[in-house]
Amino acid sequence: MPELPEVETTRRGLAPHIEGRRIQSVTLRRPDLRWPIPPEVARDLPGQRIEAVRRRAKYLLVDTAAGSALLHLGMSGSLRVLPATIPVSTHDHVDIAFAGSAGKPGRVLRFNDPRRFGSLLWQPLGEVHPLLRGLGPEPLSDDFDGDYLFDLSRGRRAPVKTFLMDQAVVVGVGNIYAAESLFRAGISPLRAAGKVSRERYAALAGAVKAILTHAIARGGTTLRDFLSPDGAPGYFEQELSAYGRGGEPCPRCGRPMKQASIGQRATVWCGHCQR
DNA sequence: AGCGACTCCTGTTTGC
DNA sequence: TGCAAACAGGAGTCGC
Repeated sequence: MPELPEVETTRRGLAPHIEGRRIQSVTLRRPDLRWPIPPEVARDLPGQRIEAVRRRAKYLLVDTAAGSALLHLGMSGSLRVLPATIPVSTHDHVDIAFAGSAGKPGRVLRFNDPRRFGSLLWQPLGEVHPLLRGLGPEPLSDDFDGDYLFDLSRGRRAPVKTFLMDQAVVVGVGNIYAAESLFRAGISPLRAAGKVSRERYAALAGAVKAILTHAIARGGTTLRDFLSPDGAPGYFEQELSAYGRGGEPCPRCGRPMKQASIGQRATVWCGHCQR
């Protein structure tokens, strides 16, 4: 499931292939994903040159002079750059096609999303899409640190894991990285956010940064394959300490990892190492 | 304002 | 073995 590192990996893989290219056509095989696809996407994108591919939270922004296409991968979405001759397969919902050069076939940016939790939206030039308003800081920015978390969390009674996954608090930390960060910082996911000390929030912010940075670096190894039709990488899965390891021995102390649902999310932690 | 519950969807896993 | 029910998951939205 794409979290921030996978979205950033996608952005880095995508950018060199589509930045500077002119869009020839847009094919929508569905009128909607999570939400209806706004008419500007098919109407205004063709003919535009892609100026940049940016990321904010888990959203990708494809910038043109007419406006920006806003892409979210949901939990099962993926983007690939392929030769336009590759046949579409199940759940290939959107193609953004580029003209080929002399003798070379054109390519398409193809959006596949089986569960359709993803979205394709439109941000007019000079505006900020409503979904991007009110988002918290980027976790890898200097705006995000222990003091920030400590100050914001005072009085909050929700579990610290729920707090950390709130996109208004900090963006890009989903279920996997919340579990991993809390394990690394030695904080119980059940603890009320407002009851975590400043020192422990410093450790937590550091853990978030370290884990995300590492995961992005690991994803980077797959960038060269971005043009191939192979499936998405599972680059980080074998390195997970907590996520998906309920009942297994704690990597630190060997006691069985606990599992429960916190805030409607499967959560794994060590009752001994995380307090 | 904060927070829990609900919702979307479909591939995979679990349970009978 | 086969089928159906349960589950997973990002994050917006609703209601208390």
